[in-house]
Amino acid sequence: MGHIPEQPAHRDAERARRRDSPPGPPGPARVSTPTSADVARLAGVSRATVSYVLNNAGSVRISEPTRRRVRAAADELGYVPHAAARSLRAGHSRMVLMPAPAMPVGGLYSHLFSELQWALRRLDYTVVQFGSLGMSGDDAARAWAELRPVAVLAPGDGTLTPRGVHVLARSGAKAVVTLGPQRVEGAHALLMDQRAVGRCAAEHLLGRGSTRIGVVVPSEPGYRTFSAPRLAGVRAAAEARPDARVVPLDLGYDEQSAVELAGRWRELGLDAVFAYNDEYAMLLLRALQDAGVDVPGDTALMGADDLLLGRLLRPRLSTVRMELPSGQRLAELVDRVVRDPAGAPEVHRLLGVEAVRREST
Amino acid sequence: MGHIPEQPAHRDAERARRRDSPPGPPGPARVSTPTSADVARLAGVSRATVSYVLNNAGSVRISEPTRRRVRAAADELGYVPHAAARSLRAGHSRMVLMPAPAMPVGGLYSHLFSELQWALRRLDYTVVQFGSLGMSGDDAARAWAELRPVAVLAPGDGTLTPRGVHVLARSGAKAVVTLGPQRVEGAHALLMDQRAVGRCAAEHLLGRGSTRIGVVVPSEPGYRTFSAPRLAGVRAAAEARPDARVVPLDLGYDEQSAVELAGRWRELGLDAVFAYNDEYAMLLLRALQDAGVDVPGDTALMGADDLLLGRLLRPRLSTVRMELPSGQRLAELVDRVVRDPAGAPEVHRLLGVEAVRREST
DNA sequence: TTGAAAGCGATACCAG
DNA sequence: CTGGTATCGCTTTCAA
Repeated sequence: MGHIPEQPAHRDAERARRRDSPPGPPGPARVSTPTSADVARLAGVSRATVSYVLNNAGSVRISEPTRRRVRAAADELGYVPHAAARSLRAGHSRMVLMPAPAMPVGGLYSHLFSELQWALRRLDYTVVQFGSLGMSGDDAARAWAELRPVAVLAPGDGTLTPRGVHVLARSGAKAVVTLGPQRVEGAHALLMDQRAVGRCAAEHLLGRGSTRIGVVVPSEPGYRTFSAPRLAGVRAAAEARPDARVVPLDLGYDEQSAVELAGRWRELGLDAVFAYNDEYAMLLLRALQDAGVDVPGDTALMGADDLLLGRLLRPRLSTVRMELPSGQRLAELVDRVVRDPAGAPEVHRLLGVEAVRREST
Repeated sequence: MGHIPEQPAHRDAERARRRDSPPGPPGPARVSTPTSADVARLAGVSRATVSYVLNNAGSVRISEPTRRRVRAAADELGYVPHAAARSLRAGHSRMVLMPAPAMPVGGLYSHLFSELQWALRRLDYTVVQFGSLGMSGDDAARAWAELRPVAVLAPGDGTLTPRGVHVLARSGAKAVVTLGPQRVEGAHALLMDQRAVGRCAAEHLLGRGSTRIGVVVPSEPGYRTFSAPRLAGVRAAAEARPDARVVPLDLGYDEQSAVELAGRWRELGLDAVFAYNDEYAMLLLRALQDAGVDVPGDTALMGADDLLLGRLLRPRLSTVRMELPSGQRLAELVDRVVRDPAGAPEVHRLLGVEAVRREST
């Protein structure tokens, strides 16, 4: 009989308090959350047996009648295993943590997001998005680490620091992967190099004879991690051409801001503009037209993202189409790294870009 | 001395296997994840003391030197508490689970989403989004229940069933709340009644003299939970007017589909159309104009969502603007229900609607 | 002020 | 084929 609890009184009190705590919101009064012990009791077997049956343990053979009794009991009680207890005991979980990006990003990215979730689930991971709004870098990493995920797929937007990566690794994360424009020392990276977008746009515009190129930089602070490299990409492409000039243009996502920018268009003397993306392009297009600037006659205009809506404008909007690899592939990469964490950090370039010429350039 | 472990050999082996498992991906070779026991050892105190110090336990007074030693040790080891172990011991967590909606929804909704996250974090909850793509109803609910969240904020799109609610409640969720167009028996509801949107649009159009009203119903299956009630709302408003007629119009989100619809516009004989939302409205507008239909002369056109882009069209798009309450308020509601789970399910109507007339009606 | 120890729920070993 | 039991990491009561 091993040992005897010395003063179990307070224990029991605590448990009792929990077990007949206030009934849940709906349905009949609830007294407690059933555990595997409750199932065992009801089925007249031991907890071990319950565990075997419910997990379809292959190495142990349980008689069919027993299995049925256990299952029936679990069903009757509405038993649901306790994930925390399980992973505590197991020493690891199959949780993939995907901290949500600080800024809501475009449809392409979120499409990849859901594909990825799907694919990871098929590989038997539990995908959990963690809203880390309003935490800064290392705090966020610590918060993620508390959940002991087996893998972390963080936005590559500068939130995660090398120290954060270290904390996560030490907390048992087998794979730390960033997904976005920046990479982080020590972590694997799925790099979506936004400079390529700028470069692609610039090359298209330069190729069509423009030399004074405006580049819209959204005023909204959240877009900095995207807009800065896009601008840099334009600059890089322009450097190859001594006659080219690049002019950054602040633009807020509102009509007023666009009207102001269009108002001083003549003095800017631009013959082309890369508008960050299709939405800003649409905003700017209307303002330019209202100001009497002909597109593409006076100024060529280019967006990015290849939104359906951009295709509907007059003139139809030229754009940079981006292509991301399938979530399937990324999920496989994560899985591979989880299974063999020893490898050196991998860096994959993901973003395919392609200029789509329509009527605005 | 209570009891003596009888055959600890295999135990130790198992632990050892884990503790010097393959080194983590980055940084120096890792041997193990530090636990509070490691911190205690390094600081030369007991685990209890570590816990007291790290949780700033008010009821116990620990000497300042000890506190410092403990903190230093935790820091040096990169100790991060194990959330699962903690909540297992505590018997409850402060996790609010927000299953991500099956379909990516509009900016308004996702804005509310992040506000809500923010507000909940301020109330000291841990917000976790759970991708439940590709699970159906009760499976999803069981998966959520495994995490033992204190509250579940599920999309009110029909995924959650009354049985699901029951499972969650039994698993200890103090608050089960749906957020969306439908409510569920037994759960609290933050109801965004989409019929109001349709009604608002219809009243606006009827008020301006239209009687034959087309209603765009997106072909994309994910929008059904929104489009059906919007259509119903239009019908409800039209019933008050014996001369009014309502015609549902299938429309896929692609140009081809819009061109086809516009092609048979004359024979439809509509003098107004509610286009589901601004995006479908923009799609349809272009096609109508290309087909020689004058908007609003021949047909009035109305969207919903009040997107900036809709304002940029010619004619500027009339729309239904929706207003949602602040995330702050919803978070407080969740918090209130968590603290006092006994109350009957509450149903709150959230959606404020308002017709915004511009140039297309 | 600190330490010893019980126990949250689930699992997997070994013995019976 | 089934049961007893130690263990995961952490918190908290009681005793020293």
